[in-house]
Amino acid sequence: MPSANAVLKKPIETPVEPEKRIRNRAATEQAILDAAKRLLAEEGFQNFGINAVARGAGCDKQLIYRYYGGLDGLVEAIGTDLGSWVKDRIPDDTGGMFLLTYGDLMERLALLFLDALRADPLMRRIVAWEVSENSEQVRRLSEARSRALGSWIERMRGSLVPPKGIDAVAVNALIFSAIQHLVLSAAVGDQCAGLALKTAKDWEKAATALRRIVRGVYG
Amino acid sequence: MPSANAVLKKPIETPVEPEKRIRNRAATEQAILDAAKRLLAEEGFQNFGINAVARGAGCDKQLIYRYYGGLDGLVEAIGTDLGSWVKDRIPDDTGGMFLLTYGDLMERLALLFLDALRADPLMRRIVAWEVSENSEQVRRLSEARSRALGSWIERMRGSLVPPKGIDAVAVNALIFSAIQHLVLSAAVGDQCAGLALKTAKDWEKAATALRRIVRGVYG
DNA sequence: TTTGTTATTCACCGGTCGGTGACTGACTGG
DNA sequence: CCAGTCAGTCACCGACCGGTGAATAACAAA
Repeated sequence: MPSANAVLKKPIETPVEPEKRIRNRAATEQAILDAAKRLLAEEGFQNFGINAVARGAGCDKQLIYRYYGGLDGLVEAIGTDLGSWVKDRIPDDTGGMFLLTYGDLMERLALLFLDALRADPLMRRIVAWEVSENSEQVRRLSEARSRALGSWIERMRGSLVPPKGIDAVAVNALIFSAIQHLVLSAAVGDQCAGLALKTAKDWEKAATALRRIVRGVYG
Repeated sequence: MPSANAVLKKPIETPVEPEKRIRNRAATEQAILDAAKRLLAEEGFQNFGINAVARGAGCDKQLIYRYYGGLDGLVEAIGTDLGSWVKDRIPDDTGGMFLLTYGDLMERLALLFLDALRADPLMRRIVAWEVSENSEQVRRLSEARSRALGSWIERMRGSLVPPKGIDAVAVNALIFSAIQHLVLSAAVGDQCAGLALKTAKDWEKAATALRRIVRGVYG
């Protein structure tokens, strides 16, 4: 029976607006962009393609070619949107604290980043995509993300400087790597390297460990 | 022109043995397994499928169904093989050092793991796969990997115990997460969060930062 | 109304996918 | 010599993919 073929990933593919689609280019463009982001966030990049996006947006795929020049252009548009991610999701101020030392700063940045990534499925998918493929598409996205993140850190950093004798770039790369992989791992399987990551209590443990690591390096 | 369709990922798909395939089940099974691992390591899980493996093994896909019960069974076989990964790739002894403290141990483990992962493309792909999908296939693989890794750590640990008051499970999860994401990131784009990871010198920096982090927590 | 513009849809193409059933051809035991 | 077993091949199926060219439907200006 060839029906076994169909694992049939058919959650019925609800279009965003099943009602009448009236002639409105701007709205359609937005619907496409939204559908793309939604699909990417919910399904991941595995089944991300022209057909899927068109289906999700409830319009013909031809419009994606016309309005965005294909999937690449669409991804680029997502990347552009992404520029506003940081300022939407992560607070810009110090939360009323006084960040006196570089260690204070990094602790706060790390915890903010952890929470922000936990709360944003799209961002997680993009991070996962980044370490899984090397296409032009994902490279663009990756760049946009890293730029946004970098500028956020720069803004928060103010005039604080890392302690002498510490390669802050390398250390911070490791710290942010840790956060990203931890969150990705948790999003897929509710655990990471034997550490359960389900309940709020679990996450508190992770946050404590993260603090400890940051403080261990920066004091 | 529909030829634009074909981005034509055609490195000519060299079969392992282009010469005569003589009747030899064991050899064919091995060829399939090897092709699968090779494909996974070199191409990633994106284009990993029955057809690709059969092509790579130079045999008909029907044999994969016959011998392994389909892709799932094949992946499971890879997972079984994986059990021997650790003892093949990572030394079991202390390298002549005396590991006096838990910090000594973790520093050595971290650096060993970093190098091992850097040297093993298949393992990297699997790690990337783990954080990108949640299918049954990858779950099996993930389990096999984590079990192998856990037992290795247990074996190396000996009688050393982490310092009191430190949640070693959480801290170690973060440390290993950091390593994994760093290596994955480097494998894709030769850098991670602004840290270049190309030359041996770059990696030495990363290793130093890693040491610093471990020592910062465990002393 | 007519004419043109623009948004949107439709039909179709070549390919690849996972999967299946029937086939070929070599070796083996009786 | 023949029947059975078993490795391996082949042709085909339906589904979906990315992509394109032409048709259609709604609107605006004349």
